[in-house]
Amino acid sequence: MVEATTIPRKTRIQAQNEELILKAALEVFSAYGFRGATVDQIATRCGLSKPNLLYYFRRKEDIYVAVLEHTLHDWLEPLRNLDPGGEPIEEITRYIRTKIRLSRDNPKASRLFANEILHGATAIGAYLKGPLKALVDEKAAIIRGWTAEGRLNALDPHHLIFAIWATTQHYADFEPQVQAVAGHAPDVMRRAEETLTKLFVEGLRPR
Amino acid sequence: MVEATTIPRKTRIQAQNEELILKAALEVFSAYGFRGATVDQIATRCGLSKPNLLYYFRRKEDIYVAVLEHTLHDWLEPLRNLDPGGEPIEEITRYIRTKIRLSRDNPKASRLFANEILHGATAIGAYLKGPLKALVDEKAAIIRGWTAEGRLNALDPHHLIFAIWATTQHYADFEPQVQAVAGHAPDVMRRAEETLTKLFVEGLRPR
DNA sequence: TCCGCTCTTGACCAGACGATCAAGAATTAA
DNA sequence: TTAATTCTTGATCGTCTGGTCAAGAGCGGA
Repeated sequence: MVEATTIPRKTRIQAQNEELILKAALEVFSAYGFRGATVDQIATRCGLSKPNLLYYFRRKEDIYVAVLEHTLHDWLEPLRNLDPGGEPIEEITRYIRTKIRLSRDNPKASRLFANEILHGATAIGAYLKGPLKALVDEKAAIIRGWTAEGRLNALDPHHLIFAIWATTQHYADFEPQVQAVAGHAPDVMRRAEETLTKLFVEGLRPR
Repeated sequence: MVEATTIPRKTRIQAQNEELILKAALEVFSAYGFRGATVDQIATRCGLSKPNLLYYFRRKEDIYVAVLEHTLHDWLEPLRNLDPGGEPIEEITRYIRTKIRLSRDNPKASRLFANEILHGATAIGAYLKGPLKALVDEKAAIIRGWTAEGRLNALDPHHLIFAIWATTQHYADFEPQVQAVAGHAPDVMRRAEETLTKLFVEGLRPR
């Protein structure tokens, strides 16, 4: 008789601690980068001992990859929601607004990715070339269609998407610089949203 | 008679080695970040022994600060050149073109700064709040003036500058992502320049 | 209650890394 | 040539850090 392969059913404690770890890991990795973060820091932050943490994730890199994967999906949700059936300017405006609010509300995730890509994207390179490229190509085709219908000013859709990513995530990734130059007035993010939507709307509206 | 304070006159060897070190340090720090880089790596890359390198810069942090300061000035040159007497759209177009070419030709400097700011800008925080803020405020005032004269669409000048920084440096800082999504076709940077200038020109042209 | 499994931890290890030092080699100025 | 100064390096130190291990504590099902 053949042994049934053991199903790795998750304990309550297991699920709970893994969640704690991923949360702490996001904080630490986003602040110090992969190399700059230490396992001890993460363990301390979630109230576990270092060996205990390494009981759940065997290697530091495993934690890193897990937290990356854990946040990647959410991060692309707004782009996924770009609706081919919607009004072009309105769709893109909504995308920009959603992205900049995501940057404001979850800057740590933004910084985690920024750091990962800045240092070569070794851990998520395959994801970028696979699912991400597929998604972007799909949405770029939609934008290209809108342009062909004369509903948008003709801009290369890939570079348009890059521009939206760059401008919105800038406020999370370069926060110290933004703050140093613009002050930490409470309306900085409101002004940013306003300026960016205006820039892109005017830049995209067909003449 | 009063001793003349010893003037730290620089030897030929000294100047030569310091240049070697700064060049190697830019490579290594931009690729791995401050924490990720090792003194040994830098020493090896410029053909010096580790103790010899530490003869010129006592601490790792001294090298880091030196290479940051060494490149900071050049990096802001394009903004400094924004001419209040010029034609607004033309001036800003030229600024964008210069910046994107700088990103293309010196991506390592871009990544060095990105990494520094991403991790809190502890080494150049004072510079950001001082000279950088002063320069940006000065140029923002110029742009505001152009807007008041009706020569530009009304956009918050600080956020406009942020948008230009973000979009242009994106191509250096997020190169692996750009390459994964857009391919490494030789015309990527040409298309980027074209798309960005068009976006900003249309976004800024008064209606 | 008992037993097997999961969970937790103090102690420890090996390697990496920043930094020091003493001593010798090279260079420079006279 | 000589002497002072600058430059170079092998050896070494102390610390930090990722990861291991063995042993014990806690938990849940029968």
